[in-house]
This record gives sequence, C-alpha cells and structure tokens, in this order.
Amino acid sequence: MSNDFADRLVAARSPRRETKSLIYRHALRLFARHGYAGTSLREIAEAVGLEVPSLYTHIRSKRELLYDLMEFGNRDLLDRLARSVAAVPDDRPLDRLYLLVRENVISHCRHSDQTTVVFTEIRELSDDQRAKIVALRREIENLFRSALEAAVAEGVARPVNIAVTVFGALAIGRGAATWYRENGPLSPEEIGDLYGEQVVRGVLAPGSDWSSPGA
Amino acid sequence: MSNDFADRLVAARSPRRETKSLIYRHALRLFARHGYAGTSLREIAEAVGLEVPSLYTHIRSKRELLYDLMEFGNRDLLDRLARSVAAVPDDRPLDRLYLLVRENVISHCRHSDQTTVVFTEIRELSDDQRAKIVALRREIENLFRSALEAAVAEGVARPVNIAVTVFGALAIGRGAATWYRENGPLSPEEIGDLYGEQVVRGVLAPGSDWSSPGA
DNA sequence: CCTACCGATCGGTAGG
DNA sequence: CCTACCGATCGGTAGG
Repeated sequence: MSNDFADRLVAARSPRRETKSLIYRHALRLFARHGYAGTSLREIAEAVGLEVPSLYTHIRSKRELLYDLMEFGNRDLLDRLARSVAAVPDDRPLDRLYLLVRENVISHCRHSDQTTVVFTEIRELSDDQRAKIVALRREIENLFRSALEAAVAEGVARPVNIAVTVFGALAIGRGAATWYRENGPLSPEEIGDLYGEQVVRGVLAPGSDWSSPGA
Repeated sequence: MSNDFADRLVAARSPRRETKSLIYRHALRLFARHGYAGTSLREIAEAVGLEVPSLYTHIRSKRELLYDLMEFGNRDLLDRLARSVAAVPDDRPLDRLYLLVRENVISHCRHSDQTTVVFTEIRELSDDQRAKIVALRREIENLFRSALEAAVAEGVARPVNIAVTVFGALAIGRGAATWYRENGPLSPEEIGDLYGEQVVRGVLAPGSDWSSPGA
C-alpha cells in the first residue's frame, strides 16, 4: 500500500522548488503589468497552473510575496551596479559615474518588470518592510553619490548638488524601462552609452576633458 | 408646503459644482497615494463626506473619474510648458530646452499628485481613453523635441538621439516628483535650474558656449 | 443626496 | 496540492 492516501497527500504537500520560482516569475510579470492591488492571487495561481490555496505552500501572504520580489530586485540591481565599477580605479570617478549610469539603464531595460515593481509598489509594504527596501535603495544611491563626490572633489566635475544629480541619473534609467522595447532600434547598451555620456557631460567642469571609457 | 418631500428631493439631487471639485481633489490625492486599484469609491466618498451612490451624481464611473484626472493633468502640464517658452525666440533653442526642463521639474514638484497619477495609471484606461492620453503626451514630447532638434540643426548641440534625450529629460522631472518635499532644502525653481543646466550641458556641442537665461 | 441592496470578487483558512 | 468555504469588500443600481 505505498500509494495510499497519506503518501499521496505527503507528495502533494511537498513544495517543489520549480513551482516557487514559477510563482515568483508570474507574480513579477502580473504585478508589473497590472500593479499589486490590481493583481489577484487567483490570477497568479491560474498563470502558474494551481489553485489559490496551493500558493500558500510557497508564500506566506500576498504582501510577503511582493516584498520578496522587491528585495530581490533591489539586491540584483545593487550587485550589477557594484560589479560594473569593480575594476575601475578610484581616481577615475567620471568613468565610474559613466559606467554606473550605463549599467543602471541597461539593467532597467533588460529587467523592466523588476524595476517597475520595485519603484511603483513601495507604498504597499509595511513600515518594517519599507525600511529594509529603503536601506537597499540608499546603498544604490551611495554608489552614484561617492563617484560624483570624488569627481567634484578632484575638480573634474562642477560643484553640483550631489543628491539632486544622483536622483536625476537614477530617474533616467527608471524612465528607460517604461519606453524601451526589445525590438526597438536601440539596444540597452546603446541607450546606456548615450545617457552615460549625457550625465557625465552635464556635470563636467568647464575646463575638463573626458571621453567615455568604452570609446 | 414649500418644504415638502419632492422639494427636498430635488434640492438633494442638484449637483453642486463645489462637490464635484471636492471629489476630483480627493480622488487625485487618494489615487496618487494608494493607486487607482488600491483606492475604493468608499474611501473617496468618505473623504468628501458623502455616501458612495451620491458620487454618481457627479461621475459616470470610477474609470471615467480617473480619465478626467489624467486628461486634466496632461493638458495642465502641456499648457505650463508651452507658456514657459512662449516668449523665447526660435533662434535660442538651448534656452527653450533649458526652460522646458525647468518648467517640467517645477510642475512635477508642485503638482506631484497630478503627475504621479498621470504616469502610473495609464494601464487602467480603456484603449480609447489611453489613445487620447498618449496623444497629449506626444504634444508634450514634441515641445522638447523641436527645441532639441533646432539646437542640433544650428550646431549648438551635439547630434544626440532626439527621442532618447527627450525621454531622459522628461524622466528627470517625473523622478523629482517622487522625492521633492515642500519643507526640503531646495525650492522647485532651484531644482529646475539645476536640472535645466545639466540637461543643456549634457547635449552642448564641444565648442559651444551657453549660460542659463536666468543668470 | 440618501438607504437598501446586488452579484462578483477579494485574500485567506480548514481540513484532508 | 486539492475542495469547500469564510467574512469582508468591491463597483454599481433601484428607488425615493
């Protein structure tokens, strides 16, 4: 009697890793398209091929599901940005800034669902959850901030307002996620190059010379 | 018997202009804060001091309410932008670009609820409604586009990608709406000046000279 | 502008 | 992983 009811129940209750990943993938897509409040657990369950109660084997609640997606999305972006300037020496702050802007644009284009959710749905989180996400955002901002501060300190950038400039640079990438299309005329790398150059030239000190590191 | 039931009914059914304006005002605030899908008509009614069915004296549906807000928001922004460059001659395209970026930033800071709703909730509209809003957006983009094209044609701006640059300039203003605070250290005008200068310098042709028209 | 009410749908639980 | 089901809430209507 190895196939009796209890066995089948245990098997059905054993969460599969692939299922969890499917849930996250579809939830991200649906949240990006219709918003958190505009997406029901029924829609997520249907996309995955499950009934709603089965989702609860893998998630604790709809809100925790959103939080997990937002945390992953921000960590992922932070990692990409940190890696993009890991090899650039500290004494080339404008190159660092250029590459950060570029990578930010590329990441937002390539993972636009991720960044749509990350930036739109922060209001849906609890205070505790939001505080953790904001802390991750601060780390991302600090990468830009330190590059720009160094550039100003070295005199290769004008003495611009650091925070305002960093927010602007980040907003450009977020904006790109809203209009970038995979079959459009420009690749994420090309768009990243264009914006990277514009941001750096926008802060360049009058006498300074600079050309993009890739060129 | 001038105060009988029929009279009171007629009086109660006569929509007041102030009430409609109150509904729009509170709906805008609540949609900006909690999103369209995350805001119930009950919440709007309560904020105004009515019961839900009374809203229907003033609106046709929740979605039409959203559409009206989005159309007004975009027309309002378009008007402000057009007015900001109305007095600037065509042969000063960089000044026009500067003032458009500046006014866009100022408008987004001063009416952040308006622009939050305008940019976040377009997915909630019907196809017909969305087409009309997109047409308004095109008009706004075209103001930036023609200034930038003229600057490139005159050789005072580098031959940048027009669409990409315009989207970036617009995104900066939208971003400002998310972090600007009334009691912060910078006024909308100051932020507008900073971004206006950065965008123009970002596209400035290497040999060209330019300083902001206000300075 | 209100009371009374509708069917539909929501996130989530009990229990196997 | 499912069926059966919960109370709460949704946008909207009837009717005065």
